[in-house]
Amino acid sequence: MQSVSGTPVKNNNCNNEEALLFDFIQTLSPIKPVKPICVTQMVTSLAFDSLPSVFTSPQLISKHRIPTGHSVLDSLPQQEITYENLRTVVHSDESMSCEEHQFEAPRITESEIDRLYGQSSIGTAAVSRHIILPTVSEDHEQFESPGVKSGVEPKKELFRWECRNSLLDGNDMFVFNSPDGAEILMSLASRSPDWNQTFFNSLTPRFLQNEVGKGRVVAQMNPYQQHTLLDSSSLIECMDNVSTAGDHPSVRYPEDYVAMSMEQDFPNKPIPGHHHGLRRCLEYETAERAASDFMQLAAGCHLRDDTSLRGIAPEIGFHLDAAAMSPNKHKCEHLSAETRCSTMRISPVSLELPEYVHMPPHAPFMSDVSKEGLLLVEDDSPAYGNFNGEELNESSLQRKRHKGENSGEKGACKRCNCKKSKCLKLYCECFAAGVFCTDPCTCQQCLNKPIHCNIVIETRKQIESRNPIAFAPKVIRDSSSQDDNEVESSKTPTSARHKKGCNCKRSGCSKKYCECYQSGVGCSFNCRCEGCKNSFGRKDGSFGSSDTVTDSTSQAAEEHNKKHAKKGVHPTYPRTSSCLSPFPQATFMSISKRPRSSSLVMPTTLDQTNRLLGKLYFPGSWSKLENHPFTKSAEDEVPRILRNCTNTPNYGLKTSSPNSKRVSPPNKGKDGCFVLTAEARSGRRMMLKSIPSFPSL
DNA sequence: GAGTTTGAAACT
DNA sequence: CAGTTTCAAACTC
Repeated sequence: MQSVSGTPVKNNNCNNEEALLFDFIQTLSPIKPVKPICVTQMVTSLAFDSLPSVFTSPQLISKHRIPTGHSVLDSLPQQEITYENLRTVVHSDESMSCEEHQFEAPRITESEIDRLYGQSSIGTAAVSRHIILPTVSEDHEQFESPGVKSGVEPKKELFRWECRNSLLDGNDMFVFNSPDGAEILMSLASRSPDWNQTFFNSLTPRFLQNEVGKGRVVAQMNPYQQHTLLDSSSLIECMDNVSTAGDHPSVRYPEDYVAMSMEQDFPNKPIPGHHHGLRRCLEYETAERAASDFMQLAAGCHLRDDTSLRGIAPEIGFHLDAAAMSPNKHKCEHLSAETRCSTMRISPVSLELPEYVHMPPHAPFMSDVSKEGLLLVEDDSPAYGNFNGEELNESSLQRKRHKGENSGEKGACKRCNCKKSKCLKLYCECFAAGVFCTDPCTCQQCLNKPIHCNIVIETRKQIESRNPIAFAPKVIRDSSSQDDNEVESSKTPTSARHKKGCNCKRSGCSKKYCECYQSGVGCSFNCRCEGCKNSFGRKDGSFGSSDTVTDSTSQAAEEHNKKHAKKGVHPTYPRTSSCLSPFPQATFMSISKRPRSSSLVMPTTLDQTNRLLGKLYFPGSWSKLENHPFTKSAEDEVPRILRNCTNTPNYGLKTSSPNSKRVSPPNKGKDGCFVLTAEARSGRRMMLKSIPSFPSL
């Protein structure tokens, strides 16, 4: 086995490592172990990637380069962590022995940690890092690290190693394999007041109060997916639901780490429909979608020091590579065999990005990316004139012409065209939908990008302070119109209506000026429209409510689809006449101060959501919608961030009301209402209101 | 593609 | 909370 530099790596310092690691733990954790604890790859698991390269990837430090006892800070800056280095290691034989992954576990002193924090740039914007902390086991006397006789399969260890080296995925995620990991991080946090307050203000209380001791903590945060904490049982359950939901290709990157975590912690727990360790994030519906994610991830990378890029770039590259190479973009299972060993592999040649995907040549991180052969950079690319504020050009205009082709896709960029709002107002469709603007957008002076995520966060907070439901789905389903039996029989379509109602004066609610019509729902008593002629249902009930079947609405839907078909827009409304209501809208809506939660276990279709919710939160009701002919459309109407919100099983769903008064426990009430909750960053409960029957908003 | 219309969002 | 302004999408030509 060769080390990164080709020098043989030996494993002969386990005891020393153990002592060092234990010392390290003692310096960090305020909780002293009752008995000496064994730490699984303690130091090597600390992947504080955004910190100076000291923490970037200690695994890459081979012993011959870092003499025992040598300062990490002194050594790592000279240790260039490049893609090639990573690949050298990762592309070793999959069946390599544990010893082959034995690396130096340099001692990290407390002063060095403090120094690191002092140097850290994470005080700006949102925290963006991915840390996997190790298991701290009191049950074993030996490390479970590679090279130690622990009975752990090499493959598993390799996977662990890979996980730790997948430093960033652009979602700010912390994965702790044990409560001790959370404790460690908390200890670190307590020692570093400079640590990003945005992050710890939200996570710290949860770590301390709710999650530590449960066994597993997963946290994630970014402007739109702020954080999620799940315990292991929830992870398993969610994964089961998601994985068995059928052929849903667009499992996105956040789930990747769920899958990895599953692999790590529950090696005997099969993930239905997937190979062990399959990185489900590799599955994208389209290259465009993957590219969109890539853009966001890459932009997020800009927040970090360029050290982190070395971790993220290969990861992203692999994602895109996978998407591009897959003969069947809906199924990338053929990748699974390689995945465990090839996380870092990229293939620039096969990288097939949509034409509009060009990285901004001025982006600081691009130089690194290009050095790694990851991305295709065109310095004079006219297609990226919009990245930094920027002017419309022919390319953007071309994109504008294609606006709508995928804008209706769930979670997809809406391809806005904002000129003055900086995409930080609800005028902006992207912002309102809870997605970052990406290259297809033709907006100007856009700030709705990951690189401005701190601004995005603050703006969203401001808007939500004015209107707690500002980012809630515009269309809500009338859950009161059905009970479990009705849903079960699927004979009664779900009714839906606009949450606020329209205020149309001239359009007669028959054009897309009308939000009700645009959403494919009839006007309701909430509407203040004049001369309503909404073909999906008039305010006066001419067509009845949208929970009755009429030919008129079906016809309207057909007409609507025809219109959009001409524009290359995916049909939004149902073609079937079996149901009048186009959208079985989400039964839930967010009124939380912080409604965004993670998509760690993100069902990307309503089908998945239904299964998940039906099982976890809405027993007997939601899941029965999964076969609804309009579920896909409905799903599209649910903002991504709110769909994500449905993925926070253990804590994310609580009873709330718009006026922030707790109204009921997190379950289904007698009136059939479901209530969701979110928790404020400050820890106080924020209210989410169930939707009993078109509540007055 | 430019200009107009429209109504939501934002502002006062 | 009502009136006004701003804004961007939808629409028309």
